[in-house]
Amino acid sequence: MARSEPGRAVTLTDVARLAGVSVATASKALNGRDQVKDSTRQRVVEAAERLSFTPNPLARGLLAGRTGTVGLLTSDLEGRFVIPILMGAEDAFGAGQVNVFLCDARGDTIREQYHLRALLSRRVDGLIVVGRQTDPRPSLGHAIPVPVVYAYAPSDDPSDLSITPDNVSAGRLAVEHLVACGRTRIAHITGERAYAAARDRADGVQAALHAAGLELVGDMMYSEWSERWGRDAAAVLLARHPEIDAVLCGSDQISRGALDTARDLGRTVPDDVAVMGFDNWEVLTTNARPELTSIDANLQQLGRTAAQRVFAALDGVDIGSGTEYVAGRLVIRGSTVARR
Amino acid sequence: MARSEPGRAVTLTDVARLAGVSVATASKALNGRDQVKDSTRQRVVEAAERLSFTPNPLARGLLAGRTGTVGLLTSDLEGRFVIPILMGAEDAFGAGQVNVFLCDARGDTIREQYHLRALLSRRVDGLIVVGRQTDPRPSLGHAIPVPVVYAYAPSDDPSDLSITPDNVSAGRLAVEHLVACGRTRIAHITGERAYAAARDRADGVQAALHAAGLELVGDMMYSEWSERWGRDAAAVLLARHPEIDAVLCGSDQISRGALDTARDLGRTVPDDVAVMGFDNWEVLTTNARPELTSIDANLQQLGRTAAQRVFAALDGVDIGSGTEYVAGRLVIRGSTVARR
DNA sequence: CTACGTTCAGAAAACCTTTTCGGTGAGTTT
DNA sequence: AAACTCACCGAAAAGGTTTTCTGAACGTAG
Repeated sequence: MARSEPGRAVTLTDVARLAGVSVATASKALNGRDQVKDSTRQRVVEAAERLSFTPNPLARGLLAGRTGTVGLLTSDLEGRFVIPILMGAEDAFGAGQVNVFLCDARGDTIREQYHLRALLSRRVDGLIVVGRQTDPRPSLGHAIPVPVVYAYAPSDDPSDLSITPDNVSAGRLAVEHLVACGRTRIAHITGERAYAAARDRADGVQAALHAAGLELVGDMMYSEWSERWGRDAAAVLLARHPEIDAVLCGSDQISRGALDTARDLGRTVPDDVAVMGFDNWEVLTTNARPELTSIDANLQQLGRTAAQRVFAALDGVDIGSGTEYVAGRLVIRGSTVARR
Repeated sequence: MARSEPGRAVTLTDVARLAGVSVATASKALNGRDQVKDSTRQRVVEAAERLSFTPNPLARGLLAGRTGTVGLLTSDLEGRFVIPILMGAEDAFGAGQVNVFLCDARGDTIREQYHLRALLSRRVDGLIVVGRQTDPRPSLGHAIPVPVVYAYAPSDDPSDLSITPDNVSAGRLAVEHLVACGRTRIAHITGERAYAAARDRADGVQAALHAAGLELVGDMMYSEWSERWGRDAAAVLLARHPEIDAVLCGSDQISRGALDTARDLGRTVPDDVAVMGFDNWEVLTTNARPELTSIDANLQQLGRTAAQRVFAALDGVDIGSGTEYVAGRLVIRGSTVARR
């Protein structure tokens, strides 16, 4: 780092000259090829270190056809989903052979096409497409010369590979937890019916209730993903069905609203009524009183898996197609289990 | 897009052949160089379009020494700051000549060094370093052969260029708003004293109070950036100083806590007491009851500026050094001004 | 008709690395 | 001593683009 003159980057030629060999030999020595005597290799390695040589990935990529880069194309305005997915991908790509181009399409198809072209012209080796809903999104098609994996939002084309949270099992998981806590009169408040996430979780809830021999208390309440709706719906529910002992909410935001209403009505959480949500959005869950139990979607895991699939496809493995589901994880906090 | 055989990308040679010229002429024609007859240029352009040719940026970069990429090195785990900054940077880099490598160091110096090396070996043209606090962070040093701009968290080396929110003026802005709303008995609850953001905002608050001929009610309350602290501090404050007519909070999280306490104590917001915060984190502000007035840090603007500075440096302009401040923006909602 | 200038096209070098293939020298076998 | 194998190294091509320089064709002026 000390001697980095901005003038010119140090090239393999410099290393070769210092080591007194040809560039061919230097290349082979540094890349662990055989056909190089050990003593020679040593000389080259030392020279490379003394000059702190790093190979130019452009030249390398030009030849190999591989650039060691992956495009992450997101429409997730807030970065709530894409950041954990990016972190998972970074983990999977591991020891830094791969870097990620992040492009934000901001939910705009034109911009998405535009970024797509830019990424392809940069010869990314693969593509991860992140949506902000779990509803299927339009496929980018099959004219793309690199492997594509859809993360969070699956593709509407079953011949693409998609990886998405398993919201049905998440719904089941939530109910099973409530039942395990001894709750039997469970209501469900969730977000927009237009969202697959809301419907899938509700399906899982119904299935688990049925399996436990229980019935949902009140109607399945769809409306919007907001605290306001959580407050209003909880007020209606608790007035109409005072026997309720658990309110399962479709998101942490809704949970926060339900918690507020419970407090306003003088119902204690969790003793009197339990509350839990989905997403495990920490700024909401850990700041609530009491702290909110939630189902974490394991997005980092999802990102890791997506990256692994891209990797596998690059190595020529057939990664198949269809939608792969990532299970959620129960995070228990004080809103369902009283603190000791 | 129709005819993209994965087999081999279309190269300038193909275009030249189709147009019946040499690669040199084709290159000149497509890049708007003179020394090409108009009719020839036309033929080449048509050929390029028919083959949907896109130049290989690796080859181009290999020669030019420019890659058209910028590294965004962040330690912002949640992406709360980096996403708007990324969006601003994308705006500034504009018509897609530039793409962004996003690397998440996760607050780990080792990982940061590691990513830094990777980015440099990829020959990024510039670097934007994003921190998660406004406190000065260690400089990356001057051995870096590309322009570096520090965003959000400034560098501790004044010879670097940093762009950071102007928290002092944000604090002033907040108090001026409260005073304009007729509030005169203002208290301030904020986060950890170790954070420059907390201290700077507090300084601005004091300055504006002084300018308005007012005194802070109660002590300057530093502790932590959480709703819990907001609740507890507000309870203490309102008990000790019931005359308070405005609680200015150091973050939206703290505001949420203060709102809750006000509600618990039966104080109405905003009629009886106004509450406002900083950051304008929408999931917190727009879901509160009433919705929270806040100071937005204009992070997207900050990202745009950072990108423009990198750009300018690339064009050989001296971008100077020191810290540049981006003003915040008042977002008025129902917690300070009663809804009509 | 010669000298010169202008306009445009192409050949070739350059960027940096990897890989193939040919070659050198030493050692081994017959 | 000749033929052969083996280990090792280097020359050169390849990858796609840009730029410089040379050169050809043509027109114009003397």
